[in-house]
Amino acid sequence: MHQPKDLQSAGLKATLPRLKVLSLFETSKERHLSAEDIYNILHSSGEDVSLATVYRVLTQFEHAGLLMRHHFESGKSVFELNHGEHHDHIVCLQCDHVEEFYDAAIEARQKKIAAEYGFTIHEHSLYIYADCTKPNCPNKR
Amino acid sequence: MHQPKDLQSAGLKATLPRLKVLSLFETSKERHLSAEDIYNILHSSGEDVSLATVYRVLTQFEHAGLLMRHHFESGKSVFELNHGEHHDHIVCLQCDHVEEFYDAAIEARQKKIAAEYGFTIHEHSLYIYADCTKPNCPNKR
DNA sequence: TGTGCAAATGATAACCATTCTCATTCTCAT
DNA sequence: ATGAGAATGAGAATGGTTATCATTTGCACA
Ligand SMILES: [Mn+2]
Ligand SMILES: [Mn+2]
Ligand SMILES: [Zn+2]
Ligand SMILES: [Zn+2]
Repeated sequence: MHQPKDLQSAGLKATLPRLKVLSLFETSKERHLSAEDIYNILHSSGEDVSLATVYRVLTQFEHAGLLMRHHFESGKSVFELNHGEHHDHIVCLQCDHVEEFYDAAIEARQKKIAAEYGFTIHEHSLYIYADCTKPNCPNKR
Repeated sequence: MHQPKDLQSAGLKATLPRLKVLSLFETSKERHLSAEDIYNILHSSGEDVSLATVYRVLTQFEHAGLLMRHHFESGKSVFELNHGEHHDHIVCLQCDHVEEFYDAAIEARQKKIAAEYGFTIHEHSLYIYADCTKPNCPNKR
């Protein structure tokens, strides 16, 4: 699964909880996970990690650049592996299905707008909230 | 200041707390206010409204279409008068200064992207987090 | 390969924004 | 003016997250 190297090169000791959380992100079919998601998934497979540690590890991984944090409207932070390429999200309001996209035109316009207003961009968040068309989505129609 | 008509046409009784909150939005120089902001401003001018009522009224105004709610990274909801025209925001990470913008190209791209992925857009949120160049901003340079 | 100590963890209390509860007060149609 | 129902205030409760601190663990070094 993991090389302790992954963590040590990030300046983090290779502890069991950290290995488990990182492994979960690498094997889960859902890219975007909340602290509670992770806590529940680990516990349901007998891998007990305290909720406090899950929160701590997520924040550490975020600072180390291993994970990215997102603030969807759900109110809870959602994390995903940082693969180094920025992207934005379309979130289904009915089933929480998330699609990722990158649009060079939107990125360029943002840079231009910030410059016009005299701002230096740190980051941005663009979330499109919508209804998806997945067959199993509760958008009953 | 206000006509009770404003509220009644929105299906809301013209109560004192509601009149005060609406008046505050119309007279404040800062368009974007949190529940705590409103609570503090009202109290510092001797207009006591309970915090629970501030929260209730803000949510009612949002549902009535009088206010719009935003989720900045601060973690707390921020509200502004709904003037009917959608816009997005640039938020200074140092001084919380907010600029509003509307970009037709960005809006058009979002519609197109959502359609490509088979989503029907409900709404979207675009926040650019940046450093501003206000003279009083703690961007010491 | 064992030891020591700093760092990490677990359990739980605390925190903060927000919502709920319910007894009291207010609004407004009559 | 009155009364029924809606709104308010005070504070308890909630949900997500962080802080505290005693105990356990990783790992550099002997
Ligand atoms: Mn993503
Ligand atoms: Mn605005
Ligand atoms: Zn869906
Ligand atoms: Zn600033």
